[in-house]
Amino acid sequence: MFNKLIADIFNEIAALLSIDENASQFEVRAYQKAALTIGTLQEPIEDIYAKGGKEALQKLPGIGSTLADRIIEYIKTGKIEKYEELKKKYPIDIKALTSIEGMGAKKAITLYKKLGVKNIEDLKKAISRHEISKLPGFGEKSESLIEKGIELIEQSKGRMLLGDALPIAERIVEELKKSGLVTNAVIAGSTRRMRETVGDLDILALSNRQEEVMDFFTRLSDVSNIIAKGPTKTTVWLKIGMSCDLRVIEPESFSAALQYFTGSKEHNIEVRKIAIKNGYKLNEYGLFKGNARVKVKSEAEIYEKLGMQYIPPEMREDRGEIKLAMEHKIPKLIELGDLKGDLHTHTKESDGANTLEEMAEAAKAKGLSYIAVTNHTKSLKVSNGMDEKGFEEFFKRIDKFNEKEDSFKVLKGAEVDILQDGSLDLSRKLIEEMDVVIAAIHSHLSMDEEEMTMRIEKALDTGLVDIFAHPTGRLILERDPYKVNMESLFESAERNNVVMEINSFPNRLDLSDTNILLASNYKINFAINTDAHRTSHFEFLRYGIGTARRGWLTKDRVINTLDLKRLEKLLEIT
DNA sequence: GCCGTTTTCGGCCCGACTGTTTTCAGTCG
Repeated sequence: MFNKLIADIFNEIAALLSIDENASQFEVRAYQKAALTIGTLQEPIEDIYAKGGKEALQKLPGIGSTLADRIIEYIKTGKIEKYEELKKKYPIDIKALTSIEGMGAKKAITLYKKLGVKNIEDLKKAISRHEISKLPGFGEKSESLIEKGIELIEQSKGRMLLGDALPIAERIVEELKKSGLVTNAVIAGSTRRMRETVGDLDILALSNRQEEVMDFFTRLSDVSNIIAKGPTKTTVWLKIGMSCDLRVIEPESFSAALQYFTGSKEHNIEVRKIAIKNGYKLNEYGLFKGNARVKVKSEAEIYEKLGMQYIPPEMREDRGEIKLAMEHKIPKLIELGDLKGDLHTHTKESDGANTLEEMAEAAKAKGLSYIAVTNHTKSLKVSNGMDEKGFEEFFKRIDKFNEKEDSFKVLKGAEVDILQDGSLDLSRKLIEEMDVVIAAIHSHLSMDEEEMTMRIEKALDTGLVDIFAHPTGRLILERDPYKVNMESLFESAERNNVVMEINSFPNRLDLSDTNILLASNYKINFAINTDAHRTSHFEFLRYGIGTARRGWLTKDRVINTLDLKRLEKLLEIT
């Protein structure tokens, strides 16, 4: 898969071109836009080329004849001549240097020309000799800022899980509201769009006491230091290792600001182009016709004035949602309240932390009317997997539990391990007795694609599987997906009527948003499950819902939006 | 270097903050 490699090279070319006198800023932007396209592609770019040639590449947004040639050059030779030439001209580690907060390509090249700084190590040496502060255009403050920037990079891990970031953003918003200094505070940015990882937090506040709000904000206990502080925008570094922006907004600008700061950047660029086409100007302060502000009470009204339907934040990624909005075909996305049950949970009997009764209580408190308890099977020793006898005894306890319940039911199930050879880790007889059979891969993850695809398909072809859990096995920021041909997987699921799981665990979110979009083209249904191992994990459902919405999913494609009766009919539970 | 319900040429999103400057370039989102 060359996508990330090529995207990185294009970004580096853009950075190097931005300091090159022969290049225009628009050429720079062209490389950046192409890098973004390639970096967020769902399919390996070499496959796109193999299937459709240069023409297929040129169909990608921001990629024309020249850039298509450069991509082909990389696929064929592993090199891009233009990049090699630029590197010769400017032999510096531009990627590392510009990753320092406050350091762009121009500063990096000045440091190279004046001090011979090629990488972060050189930069550290220059700082220790206090050479930077003596350069024209730089000063004492620049030097210490760069030093701080290097420190921040070395201690930060880059992006962070939505499941870690969202609660902190919510806490900051709550504290701002409690301060009495703001009339409203909301989360914007990628956190509002429910992206699976978040690079920084964006918060908007409504207030006419700007200075006081900023003072309050910079003194919050989550804050470690201040990066920039102004009356309308302040940036701080949080103790958890990410930055957080606070913008204080005037009431008449609030809707426009929320739209603007929610992003994505790519979505906004397209929306602003449409505004211009319609004789408007859209920025963070409002929608303008000439110099006159057009009164809008909500984000929805902004989209409406531009001839579009309201676009939910989770869809704002410039993946075709703007066209849909123009045609008024935005689907009614699934919501948290649509879920009636959870079909993937664990108890103490395998590797969960709580009892059957405790899990049921917690699910009820979340407004659910059924759960399936799906403990691990015997081969998964590390998770205390259960054997046939263990399940039989446990199922008797579930029967007893259900006798006492009238408006809630626990379904009998298992998360059956798919063994290395594709066979299932429990007897056929027991599996057939179960209400909900989840199959999953937990071991031998490094098979090649063909082998892994066959292994999974063999399991699905038994006809015994209801749901395929966390279908790619990835752990976000930790482990890549195992290699599997997604198209054949979805075809096999369609053939065998197997439901694809959207696992809501914050470090799984598997299927991902892009895989959901891909899977939606097949006649398959989905289940949004928590994989809860303790009562507090039911909280994770909102991340699964967020991911499903990012995959444009509607309620009718998700089986655990069905009430118990309909679900039992669908899964043929007697 | 890309792109077209104004265009195959001439546009390309736009404003805040900072540091080092005396009016602005660089960086960021």
